[in-house]
Amino acid sequence: MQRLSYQRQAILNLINTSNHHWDAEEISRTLSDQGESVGIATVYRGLAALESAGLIESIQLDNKKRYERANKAHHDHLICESCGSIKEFIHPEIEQLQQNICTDNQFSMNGHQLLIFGTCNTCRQNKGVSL
Amino acid sequence: MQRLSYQRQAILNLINTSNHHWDAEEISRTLSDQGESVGIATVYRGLAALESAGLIESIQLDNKKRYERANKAHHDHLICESCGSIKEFIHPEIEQLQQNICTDNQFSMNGHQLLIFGTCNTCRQNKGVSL
DNA sequence: CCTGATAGTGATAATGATTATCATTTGCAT
DNA sequence: ATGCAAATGATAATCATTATCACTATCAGG
Ligand SMILES: [Mn+2]
Ligand SMILES: [Mn+2]
Ligand SMILES: [Zn+2]
Ligand SMILES: [Zn+2]
Repeated sequence: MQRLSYQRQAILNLINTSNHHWDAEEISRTLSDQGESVGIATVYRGLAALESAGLIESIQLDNKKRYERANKAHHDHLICESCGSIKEFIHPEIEQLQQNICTDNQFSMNGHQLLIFGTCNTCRQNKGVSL
Repeated sequence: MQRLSYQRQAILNLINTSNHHWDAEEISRTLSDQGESVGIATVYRGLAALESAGLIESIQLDNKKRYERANKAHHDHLICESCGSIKEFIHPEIEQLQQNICTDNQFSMNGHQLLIFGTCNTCRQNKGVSL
């Protein structure tokens, strides 16, 4: 990425001023609503460029990629299959155990992704189901 | 799934007699090579049916779903980004810590997926790079 | 200030994985 | 044998993403 164009700045601002995990289409639509419409192909290219520059991060969720701010500590995700909400958690012990697994398997880690699927507290209460 | 049709049986046999993580197209092509060709739509439907019956399991890898035998203990995956090989590991302590996270967050887990990306030993040696 | 060179844009076509449609076939139950 | 729902397979459609290509913006020299 040689230039942080107006469009890419808009994408970055949107992501950086939220705690949302955005997909490309959401970003396109939101920018459009804000009157600063950016072509969908430009959104995809911008997201890829911003990610490889380390300015944003992504998770692969189901069959679509979602982007979030990079300026927070590494974390993993709890995903509610009922409402789609995403909650973050940090667990240094698990991170360390993952390193151990890689050592044991002579595997050099580049990254990892831990997704926990289930039902969030709010959704469970709405259905009147106990833990 | 009311009937385990000839086609679904063929898919299930293929998966159950291997340790491979299959995608739909691989299954279609392999069955075709074995002379028991099954339509690609039927492969997709069969995989979904077999999975919801608990006879096979899947992981979402990048943008495609891969299926494997269900008759082995729960495990997670090390994925080599260089050669695409998938190695399995079992780590009860991590499993337990995940449960703890869910309890802490009042989240009821339905499942999880831990993918570790990196470079396997073979690929690293081929490049002459040390750990 | 011009002038290239080139990165970036946006409309749109193309791709790849998956799902939907629909006419036809299969497997049972009456 | 008849009826009927489930399953199949060819194919169209969908959805996310990438490729193409003509055009625009930016910037370094001259
Ligand atoms: Mn996050
Ligand atoms: Mn496996
Ligand atoms: Zn929820
Ligand atoms: Zn490898």
